[in-house]
Amino acid sequence: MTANLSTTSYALLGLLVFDSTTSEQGLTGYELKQRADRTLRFYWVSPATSQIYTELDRLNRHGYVDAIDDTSGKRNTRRFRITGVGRDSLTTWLHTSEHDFPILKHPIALRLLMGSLMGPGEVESMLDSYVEALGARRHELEAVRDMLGDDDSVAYPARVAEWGLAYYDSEVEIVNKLRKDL
Amino acid sequence: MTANLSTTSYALLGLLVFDSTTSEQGLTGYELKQRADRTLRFYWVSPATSQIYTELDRLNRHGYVDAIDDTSGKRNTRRFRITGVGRDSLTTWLHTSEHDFPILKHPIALRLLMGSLMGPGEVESMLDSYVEALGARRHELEAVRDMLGDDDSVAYPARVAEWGLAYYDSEVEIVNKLRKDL
DNA sequence: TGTAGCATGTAAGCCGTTACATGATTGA
DNA sequence: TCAATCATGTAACGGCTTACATGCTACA
Repeated sequence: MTANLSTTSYALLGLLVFDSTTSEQGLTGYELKQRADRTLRFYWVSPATSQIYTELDRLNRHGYVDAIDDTSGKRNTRRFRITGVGRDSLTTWLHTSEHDFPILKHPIALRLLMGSLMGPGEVESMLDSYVEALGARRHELEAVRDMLGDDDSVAYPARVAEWGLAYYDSEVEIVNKLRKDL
Repeated sequence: MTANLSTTSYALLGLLVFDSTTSEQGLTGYELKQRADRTLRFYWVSPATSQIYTELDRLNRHGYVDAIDDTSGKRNTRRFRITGVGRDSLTTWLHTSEHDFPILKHPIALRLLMGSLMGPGEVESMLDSYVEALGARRHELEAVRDMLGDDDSVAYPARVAEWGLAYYDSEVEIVNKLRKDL
């Protein structure tokens, strides 16, 4: 009877597990969206805010998270905490679900495929601006990596961030070489 | 009044442009799906067969492709050819649409993020089987690269395939290093 | 006073998938 | 004759986005 949740649901559940190890009160939907923007975005997706609330409600219906009305602050809000059941479900998912191959949606490579329909100058400027965008992304991810620090408790997230950085570096190298080969 | 088509639509239109330079009769939906499996899959997506026909009908409604009933063979089928209007639309799209940053949906990285919920042995075997899957993928893409040959007319597709190969190689390297660091 | 950020949602709709249905041809 | 491949679709539905609505708080 294990519920059939989407990968995105489990990803959010994962963020809530991490929160539960460092804090007591849980996260608001708004805060969860921010965490997703900082981490999930690089390896998965950062769902729209509206989607976050939808998933949170779904997780709540399954008993995977508790929703606690927080009226202590100036503003009323709901805080979400993962439950024991939720943690079990996440662990089960990690153990049993298929390890799908990554999906890459690469508009730049797609356009390059049709490079003969673009001018050579246009192709080059496309690649240049992609390298620039990679630099910006790398910068953002580097900030995330630095924020994590070197504590053992975040060893895995740190390794994943480094993976992302290495990927961006390799991509820059590949594209620069490609530019020369054209 | 430029129609608002999805990137996938334009990607398929791109396949039809390539076909038009090498052949006269056009492609059937079935053949188009095969081409997508061989090329688009690696950098974008290969839409389901049903989706191919849906897109083909849409492109036809816009006048971007001609649908020709082919009763010459043993089997009746419809062949699709890109029109001048379609070619213009594709070129315009290449010139004007936004160069979105690639989207990576990486279940392995996502799981690694929660590595502390898995056993260390399980993490390692996950990474091992990912490296294996990368090898298989690389093999498939290599066949595509080889099939293309070194003709100038396919210089761009060839470069894109090489990009993909370099990416897979880099990914293997990164993961192997990661495994040691754990 | 007004803009930015906090906080939570609903509604509509697109893109794409899986499941299913149909039927013809090729070759073992 | 039976499975595989060719060939074309429809139906249902899931996941996710954009657009929109609401209202409060902090601060310049």
